[in-house]
Amino acid sequence: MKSQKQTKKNSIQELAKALRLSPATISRVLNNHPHVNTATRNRVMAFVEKVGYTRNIMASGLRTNKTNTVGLIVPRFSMFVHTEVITTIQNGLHAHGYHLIIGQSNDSVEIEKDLARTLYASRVDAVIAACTMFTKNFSHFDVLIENNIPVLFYDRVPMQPYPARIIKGDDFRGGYLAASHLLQLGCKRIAYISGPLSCNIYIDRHAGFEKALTQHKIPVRKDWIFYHELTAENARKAMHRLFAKPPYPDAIMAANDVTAIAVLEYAKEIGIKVPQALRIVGYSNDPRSGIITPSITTIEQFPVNIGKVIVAEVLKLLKQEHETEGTITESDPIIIPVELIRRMST
Amino acid sequence: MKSQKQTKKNSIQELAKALRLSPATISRVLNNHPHVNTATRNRVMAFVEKVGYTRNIMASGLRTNKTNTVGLIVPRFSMFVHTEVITTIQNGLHAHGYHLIIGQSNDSVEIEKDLARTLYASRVDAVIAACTMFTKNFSHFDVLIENNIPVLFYDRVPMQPYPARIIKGDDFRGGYLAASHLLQLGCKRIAYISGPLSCNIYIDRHAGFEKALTQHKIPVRKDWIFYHELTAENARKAMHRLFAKPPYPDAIMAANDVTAIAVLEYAKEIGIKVPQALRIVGYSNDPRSGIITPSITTIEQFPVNIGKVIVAEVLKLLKQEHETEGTITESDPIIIPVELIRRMST
DNA sequence: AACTTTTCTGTAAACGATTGCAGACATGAA
DNA sequence: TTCATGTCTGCAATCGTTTACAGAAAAGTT
Repeated sequence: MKSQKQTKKNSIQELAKALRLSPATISRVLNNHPHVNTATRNRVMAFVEKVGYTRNIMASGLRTNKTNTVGLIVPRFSMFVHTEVITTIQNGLHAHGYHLIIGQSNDSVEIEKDLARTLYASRVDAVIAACTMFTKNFSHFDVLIENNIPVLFYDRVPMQPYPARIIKGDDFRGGYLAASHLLQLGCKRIAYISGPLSCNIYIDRHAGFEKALTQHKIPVRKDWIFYHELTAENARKAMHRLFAKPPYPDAIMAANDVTAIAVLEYAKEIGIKVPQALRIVGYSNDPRSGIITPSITTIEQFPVNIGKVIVAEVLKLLKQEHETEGTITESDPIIIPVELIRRMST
Repeated sequence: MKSQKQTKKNSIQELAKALRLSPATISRVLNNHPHVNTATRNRVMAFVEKVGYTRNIMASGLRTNKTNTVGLIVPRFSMFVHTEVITTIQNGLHAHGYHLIIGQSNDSVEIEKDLARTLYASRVDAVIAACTMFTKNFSHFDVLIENNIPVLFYDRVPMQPYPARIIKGDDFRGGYLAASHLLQLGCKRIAYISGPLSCNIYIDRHAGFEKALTQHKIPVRKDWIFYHELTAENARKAMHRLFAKPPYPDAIMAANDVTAIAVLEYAKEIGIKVPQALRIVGYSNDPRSGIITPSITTIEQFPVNIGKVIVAEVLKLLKQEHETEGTITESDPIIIPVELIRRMST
C-alpha cells in the first residue's frame, strides 16, 4: 500500500488543483468530450492513471440521472435456472460497463415490493425481475415505469398486459412435450404435480399437460393433479396419497426437478421400479436430475439463452431510453423454445 | 397506475413546497431527527406515504458518504457453497436495511480488479470478497482500505497479513478428516486431486491430507497428487493417468465434489466397483454428491454458518466505522468448523 | 415585565460531477 | 491592422439531500 497523502486524489477538483486546470476540463477528458487539447488530455489521463482516481458514481449519477446499474430481482439464487440466468446476465452486462444489484425475494411478495422500492431509490437504469410465484398484482413496479425506468420480466411474468418487456420459456410447450412423451410411451394413468396456479409458468405447463391428454383422448383426473409449492416434502405427501390405494398411476409428471427427484426417491423406497412400473418426467434440467440413478427425463429451458436474450433486450431498452424519452412499448412477449431431454426414467 | 401528475413527487423540495415547509424539515422527519413537532411529523409522514416518495440514494449518499450498500465479489454464483453463502448474506443484510451489489469474477483476476474498482466507484459501505483461485496479490483492494471502506474476505483469502477481516472454513482440518477417514478404512494407496496451490484453501486441504498420511506412516507419492482447476474434464484426465497401469490407487480424495462426481462416473465407466475397489471422498457437500449412486462421502462446510458469521462481522464493522474513523484492525481469522459426512462411496 | 430556556423551523452551504454559456487565445483572411 | 473563425478552457449553476447555525416562537422563571 502506498502512502495515503500521495494517492488520496479522489475528487475532480483535487485533480484540477494539482494540474492547474478547472474541474470542467478534467470532466471533459474523463467523458471523452471532443473539444479538449490533445496535450491536455494526455496530461490529465496520465495523472488520473497515476493517482488511481475513480469517478464517484453517486455524484455523476445525481447530475446525469444515469447510474450504469441494473437491478435484478429473483425468487431464489439457489434455483438452478436462476443461477444460470444471473450468471449470464452478470457477464453480459459487465462486458458493456453496467453493473448489477441483485435482490432475492425468497418467494415473498412483501420482500419483492421492498426490493422494487429500493431499486427505485438507487435510481437504477433498468430492472429485470423474475417474480414470486404468488405475485398477482404487479403495481409495486409502477413507480419504476412512471419514472421511465424500463422493466423487464422473465420466467414468472405478469399475465395481464403490463408496460414492460416480457421474456419467458415456452412453458405451454414444455408441459405438452412432457405429457405427450409419456402418452406416446403408452402411459394411461398420468398424475401431475403442479405449482400453484397463481403463477403463469404453472398455468401454462398445466395447460400443455391437459392439451396433450385430451389430444390422446385420456380423461383428466382432478384427484391426480396436485397444486402446491414444489418442495420435496410436498412431493412426498402427494406420493403418499397416490400410492395409498389402487389404481396406481403409471407415470408422474412434475413441474420441477426437485419434485421429480423426491418422487423418484419415494418410489425407490416403497419398491416401485422406475421406469418399468412408473415413469417420471421433471422440468428444468437441474444438474441433479441427470446424475441420479435412474436419470430423470426432463425439460431443458436453456437458461443461458434466456440470459442472453435478456441482456440483448435490456441493452436495447437502455439505449432507446437514452435516445428518446418515450415510454416502453408494450410489445409481444419473447418466448424461448424448450426441449425434452429423454433419460432413463422413461 | 395512477395519473403521473398526482404521484410525481420525487424530491424533498417538491414535498416541501406542497406542504409549505422547508426541505430541511422534511429531511429531519425522514431521518427521525428528534426536534420535530409531532403534528408536523405526522403531516409529513402521511403525505410521504400518500405520494409514495422514495429518498434518492445518490443524493443522500453523496452528502453523507453512506450508501447503505455492501458489495460482494464471488468467483462463481453457480458454486454451491457460494450460492448458499450469498443467500444468507443477502437475507441477513436486507433485514438490516442494507442492500447488496453482487459481482462475479469468473475466476479471472482481471475481472476481480475491475469489480473492486467499480465497488469503490459506487462508494459501497463495505466489501465482502471470495477471491479468484489465482489471486496472489490483493493490492486491488487497497483503494477500499485507504478510503476506510472495510473489507472482509471469506473462503479464498489472502495468506499474507492484510488489514481486513478474514473468515474461512477449516480447510486444514477438512483435508485431514477426509484423508484420516480413508486411512482408518485401511486404504494405503490414496491419490489426491487438488486445486492449484496459488489458493489458500487448496494449500490447507493439501497440508491436512499430508499430515494424515505422515501420521499413519504412509509415504506421500508425488505422482498421485494432481494440481489443476477442479473441472470434470481435468478429473477424467487424472483418472486416465492413474488407471493407465498398476498399481492402482485404492482411494481417491478430491478437493471438491464436482471432481469427486467425475471420478465416480469414470470409475463406473471402466468397471471399477465403488466402494469395494475404490473409495472416494469429495469436498463441500454439493447436493449432487448426496444424490448420486453410490452417494459420496464429503466434507460439509456449513455455508449457512459462514454466511451468518459474515453478516455479523460486516454489521460490526459498519457500526464501528460509523462510530470511530479508525482503520480496520488486523485481527485473527475466524475459522468455521467442518465435518465429515460419511456416505456410500466409502 | 424581563429574562432565560426549550422547542421547533428555516437558511444556506456543502457533497462531486456535468454542461450551457461565454471568454481567451490563436490562426487565417482581407 | 482589423475582423472573423475556430479551438480550447473556465465560470457557475445544477442534481437532491443533509446539517451546522441562527432565528423565531413558545414556555418557564424570577
